[in-house]
Amino acid sequence: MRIGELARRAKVSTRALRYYEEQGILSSERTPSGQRHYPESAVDRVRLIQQLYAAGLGSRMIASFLPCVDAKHAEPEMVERLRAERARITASVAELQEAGRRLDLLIELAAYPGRRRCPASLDEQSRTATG
Amino acid sequence: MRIGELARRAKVSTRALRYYEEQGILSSERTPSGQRHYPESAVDRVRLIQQLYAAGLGSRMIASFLPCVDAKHAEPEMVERLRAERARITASVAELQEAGRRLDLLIELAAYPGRRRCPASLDEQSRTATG
DNA sequence: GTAAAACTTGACGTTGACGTCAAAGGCAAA
DNA sequence: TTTGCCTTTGACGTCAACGTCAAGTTTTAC
Repeated sequence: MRIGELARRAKVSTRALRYYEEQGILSSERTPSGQRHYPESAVDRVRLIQQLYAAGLGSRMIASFLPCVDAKHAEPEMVERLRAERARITASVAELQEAGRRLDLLIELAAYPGRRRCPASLDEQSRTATG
Repeated sequence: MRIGELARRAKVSTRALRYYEEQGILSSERTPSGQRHYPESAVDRVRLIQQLYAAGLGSRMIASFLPCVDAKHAEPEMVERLRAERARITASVAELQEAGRRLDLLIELAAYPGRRRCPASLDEQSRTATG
């Protein structure tokens, strides 16, 4: 398929697809006239790329990981980097969840100002005593 | 306390603190000579700000939320915005977790190429049948 | 009293993942 | 063949949360 169809199906812009190619994380065949052609698998590949971006990985990191995805193999050093990124994601999930709890608390207080049962302030950490 | 101490205690740069003030999300008293002075509570406030940044909120959004944190009250419209952000965070946690699972799978395959028991490819969504 | 450390404002630089033209060429339908 | 959409490369623009440098002032330490 050509770039426009891939863009629609993967729900990204054509600009993004060209950018991915520029960054070495998405390849394409070229017709004699120079137009890009992609296989069906490119749709899933682009979705994977988007997911990794959403997980906070940069282009370089993704570029270094994708070959392992295809080879289903990696050197120990690479495995370590994978684990490190995995840990980063875990930490970042925890941060997000805590921010979520804080927002929940705020919503509860803000929406139902009369019913406040929880004595904890939003400015204080309810589970740690060390200011 | 002055800006340097707050920066150390909240683990951000002084530049960041001045930036927050510029964005209207952190206030300070000024000594006659113009130096900023912060109360103890500023440490927690900065941590809250950082958490909201980490949760993907921008300065404007944070600026609009903080007054509610202090007032412990918000107009219905604001409560809706809070809920919307909360939903965004929930979605983003789910995304992160899925990326995490994909990385786990990749690590498993890459680190122990002999033991592959799982037939699912990393390019395919194991829980959805619609390619 | 003096030197070092901390502080001030101002302003330009950085980074990443694209957006947005612009000018030109490619391709299927009528 | 013409119409009209699709695609190409190139290059500048954007936005946010700061980093960094400059040049001057204030506070602290000795």
